[in-house]
Amino acid sequence: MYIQVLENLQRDGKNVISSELLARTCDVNPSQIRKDLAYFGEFGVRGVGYYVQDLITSIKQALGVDRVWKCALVGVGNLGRALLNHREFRLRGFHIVGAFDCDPFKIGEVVSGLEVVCSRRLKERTADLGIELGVITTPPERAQRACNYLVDAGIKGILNFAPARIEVPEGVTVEYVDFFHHFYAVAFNVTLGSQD
Amino acid sequence: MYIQVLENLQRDGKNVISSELLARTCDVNPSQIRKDLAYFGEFGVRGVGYYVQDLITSIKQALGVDRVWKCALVGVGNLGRALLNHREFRLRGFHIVGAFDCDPFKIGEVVSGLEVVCSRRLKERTADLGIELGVITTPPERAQRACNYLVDAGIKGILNFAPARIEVPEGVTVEYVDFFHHFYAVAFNVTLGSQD
DNA sequence: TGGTGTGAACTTTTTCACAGCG
DNA sequence: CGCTGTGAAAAAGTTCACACCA
Repeated sequence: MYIQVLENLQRDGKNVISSELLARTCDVNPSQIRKDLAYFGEFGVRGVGYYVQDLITSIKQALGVDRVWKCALVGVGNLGRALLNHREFRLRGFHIVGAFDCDPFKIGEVVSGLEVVCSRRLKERTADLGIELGVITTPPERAQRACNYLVDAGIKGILNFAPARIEVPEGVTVEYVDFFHHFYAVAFNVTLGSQD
Repeated sequence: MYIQVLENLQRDGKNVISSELLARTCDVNPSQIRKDLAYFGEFGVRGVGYYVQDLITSIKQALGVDRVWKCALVGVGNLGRALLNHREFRLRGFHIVGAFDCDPFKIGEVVSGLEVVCSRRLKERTADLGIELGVITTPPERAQRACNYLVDAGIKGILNFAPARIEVPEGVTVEYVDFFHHFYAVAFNVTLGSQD
């Protein structure tokens, strides 16, 4: 969230920002911001605030997103295609360098400049392509299998867009992405709000 | 998350589930599950567990997602089009019934069976279409304007896919959707993991 | 002077442990 | 008997208040 807000501030020509102002736009308490940022280092200047450009750099460095991460996408369905065509990925440093699917009708097809390869061949292609992260966009019932291919290939970070939980060995991190959670949350809040 | 897991259990033919087992798949503590569910009512049966179908129904009712929610989408760019074509929305009870944009070249175009209408006309179309939720898919610099149109139309729930914070009056809820947050999180965890 | 960094106080969330009930 | 629902205890997260420093 901070990266997002700071990049927008930068676009607006702001060079310095205080925790007070940052707090206002992020809708949190100023102390929260100071604690969060101080966790990774002393990024601010007393009596002045935070230099926007420096802070962006510092946060990205702290998170490890100050470089390119190469990703493999497994599951070339509707969602998979949408992600493959989403140019924002490159901008944010996440390069999708391989597309995999187990459907023989899709293998060989070229999507967004990438040839779809059989999922079983993920392991042999991982080192070549320099893949570090996996993106699962299969239907829910095939998510675990996709996950297994990724784990087997030695990949340590997985983004699961499939609406199913997956099991991974220790040392592998999974992030679940499902924007319907947000739809449920809004629906719930609106329902609550209209009651009183 | 519970709805997601329970629907998958149902597909697999499971009729009853204990907090213990549910906890295992959700990767949380069993007490957590019991507390969460008990918050909305007594859904379980002592000595037995939770009936899967009943629990799905109960949770959906508690969240207010046991009905159709009609949505307006503002910003027919790449992401907007992808969402308009995403059939999963109907399945989950979120019907996009109006598409709006301020670009004169897009107005009148038909996307996924919906005619793109000028954003300024949002208010006059809201009642007709029965719109209750707004989905913002504009570029970040136009998110606030889109938001203002929605608020002005009396909409109380907004999903903001634009990478920018927006201001709303009290009584209006906003959920921010940005899956790059998840990419950052995975990158961070993988970076951490490779250090020790 | 003004805004950060931070220990201490406070609040919220999570887990434990077991009573209660089908 | 077995698993839920729930107070009490423990842990985690947030806010306050002010020392400290450009």
